[in-house]
Amino acid sequence: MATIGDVAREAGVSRSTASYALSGKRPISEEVRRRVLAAAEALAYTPNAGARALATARTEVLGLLAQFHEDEFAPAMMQYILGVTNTARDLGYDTLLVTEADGVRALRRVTDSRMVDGVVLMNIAQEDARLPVLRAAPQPGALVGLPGDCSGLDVFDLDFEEAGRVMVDHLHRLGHRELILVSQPEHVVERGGAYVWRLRDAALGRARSLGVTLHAVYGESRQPAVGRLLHGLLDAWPAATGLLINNEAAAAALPSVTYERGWRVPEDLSVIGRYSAEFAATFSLPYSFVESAPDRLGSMAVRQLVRRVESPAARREPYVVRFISPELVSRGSTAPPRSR
Amino acid sequence: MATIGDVAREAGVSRSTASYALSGKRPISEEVRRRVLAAAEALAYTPNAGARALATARTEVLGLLAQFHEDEFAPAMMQYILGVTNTARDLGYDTLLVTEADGVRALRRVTDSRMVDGVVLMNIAQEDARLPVLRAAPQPGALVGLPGDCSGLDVFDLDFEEAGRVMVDHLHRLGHRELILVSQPEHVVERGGAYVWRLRDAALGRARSLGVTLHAVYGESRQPAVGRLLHGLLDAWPAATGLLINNEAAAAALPSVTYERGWRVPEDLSVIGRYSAEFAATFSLPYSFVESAPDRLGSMAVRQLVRRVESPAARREPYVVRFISPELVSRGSTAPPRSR
DNA sequence: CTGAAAGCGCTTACAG
DNA sequence: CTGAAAGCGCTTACAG
Repeated sequence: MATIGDVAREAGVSRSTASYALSGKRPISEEVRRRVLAAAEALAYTPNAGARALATARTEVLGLLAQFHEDEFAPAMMQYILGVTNTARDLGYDTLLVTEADGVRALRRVTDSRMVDGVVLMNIAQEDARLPVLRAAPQPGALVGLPGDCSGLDVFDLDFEEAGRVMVDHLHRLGHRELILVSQPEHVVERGGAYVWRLRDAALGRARSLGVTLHAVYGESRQPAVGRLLHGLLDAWPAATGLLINNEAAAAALPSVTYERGWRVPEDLSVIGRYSAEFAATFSLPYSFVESAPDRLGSMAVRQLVRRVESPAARREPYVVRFISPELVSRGSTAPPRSR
Repeated sequence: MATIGDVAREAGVSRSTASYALSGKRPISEEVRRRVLAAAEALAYTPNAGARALATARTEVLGLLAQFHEDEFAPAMMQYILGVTNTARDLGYDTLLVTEADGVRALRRVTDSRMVDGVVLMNIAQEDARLPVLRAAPQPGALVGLPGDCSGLDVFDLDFEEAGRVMVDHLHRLGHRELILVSQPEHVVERGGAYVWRLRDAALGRARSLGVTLHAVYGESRQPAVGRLLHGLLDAWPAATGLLINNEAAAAALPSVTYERGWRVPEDLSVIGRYSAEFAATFSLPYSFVESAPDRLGSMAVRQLVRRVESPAARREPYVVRFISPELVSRGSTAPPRSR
């Protein structure tokens, strides 16, 4: 491959002039610039990324650390990843996708070796062992998901607490007085997925203050267990008229369940989910839902990260914790309750 | 961060000795090696990836080019990606995930700049504009998916033709004489997804030679269109007793459809799908299926790629086109036909 | 067994 | 406006 030296020779200038002509970082005579560009074009010159990284201390690569747990519902993940990779590319960055089980080791590796200019962490746990490593790293970091301690990092997440309240409020306003909330499986909470209880506790609190009975249970992440669970819940609380679902697998399973029971939505049961529009479309979920906006969250995290990477001033700004407000997208799956 | 110079000074040796002690590429006295390792440990030394890449012409990063088309069923994609990233890591490589819409540009960028030591291409089209670029690149490449022209590249794919025959054979043996095959949407074929007609044509050929009537149709990739389509097909050919599905979205939609019709599988309809076990588990699909083994394909592609990257001898070996034999995983969704 | 030096391919102060 | 030179942090022949 051609080097900057080849381009310089071809254009009859020095390597520094060739470099400046290409970068535009200092004034170059029109004639010389033309010759350099022509030479670069002719030789199909592309700078060597390693050499440039060494000289500039910038790789133009962002790290994306995602964990895939055996027992998790994977389809929802892809949207977050695409939000990150696409936005990164728009801003001129490539993305190193790291799916290693040992997140601490992985993070140390990519930051210590200076492979990346910044890091986005996904699947944030309440006590996330990667966070101290990220805080100590020379590169800035952004989180998609809310940990217990946000200090020293930019954090982006859906406002799950508000989401819980919005769901309860909406059904309360329609006249419902007994609801069921199906959350993610308990092991997600044990692993530190705080968003589960953030929504749950907020929903419970709001229900209590409104005088609504809310049965909050943990779900399953896989079929057919989650289908059986839903049947069991609807059997157990026959007076419940509304179902809130903070669990993708449960949402995907619900259509069969209501069908099997011969129930119609919303006539026999009002339903509100929490997932992305993309997910809803893929599975054709006919429920009103709180948009979880995975692509937007990934995109926001990258934008802030790149700001800090590129501007020393931005680097020194206070860290932010930004919540996306839950948007309730109506699909007509809620109505006033009917006594059964 | 500490450099090799810091380590050398701390250990009281030259930089070259420090480097050799760390790499083990030449004999080092026990005493010196100990001092160097201790110094590296004390300073938390990690080599700078850019500097190493510049010196060795190796980045220890693989490129993974994947395309996400608006109208595609995304959930199946994640498994291929994980097959690649996990195997790459096992072999000591990180993965640059490139999802850019302009695959040609993206490929040129990562290869010309020497960001990667090799490239895995996914979503291969019959006439794939990226292939000439990849063949001309200095790095080796591997494909997951079969293009029209395999020259100069290692290719890995499911044997879709054999899959088509296996499906037809199986139901023929059980006594079925009229079948429906639902493929991916037509636009997937138009975009160059040869696997669609590879399975289809092979199934049609086998059916013809067995005297089986096979209605082969293109499907939809989204709900609810795909559900409506399935109903339409079952209405149109009431004498068909078996359904073959080469379309993830259709497979995911089928349970509701049979339920809505009050049909039982396999009593009223025999079904065979083509997807991954992971996909089957996520959606709890109760059908026998031909395993598409995305993680295995991704893994095979990476292994071959890394062989070529690491060994000049392997680099010169003839290129391979490797097909995974379709494995029919029984889930009890087929039985002799019953006249309806 | 160890060290001094060259070189990988860039960028960017320093001079003019 | 342009060039010669230093330097980024490694690895690896070349000498001894």
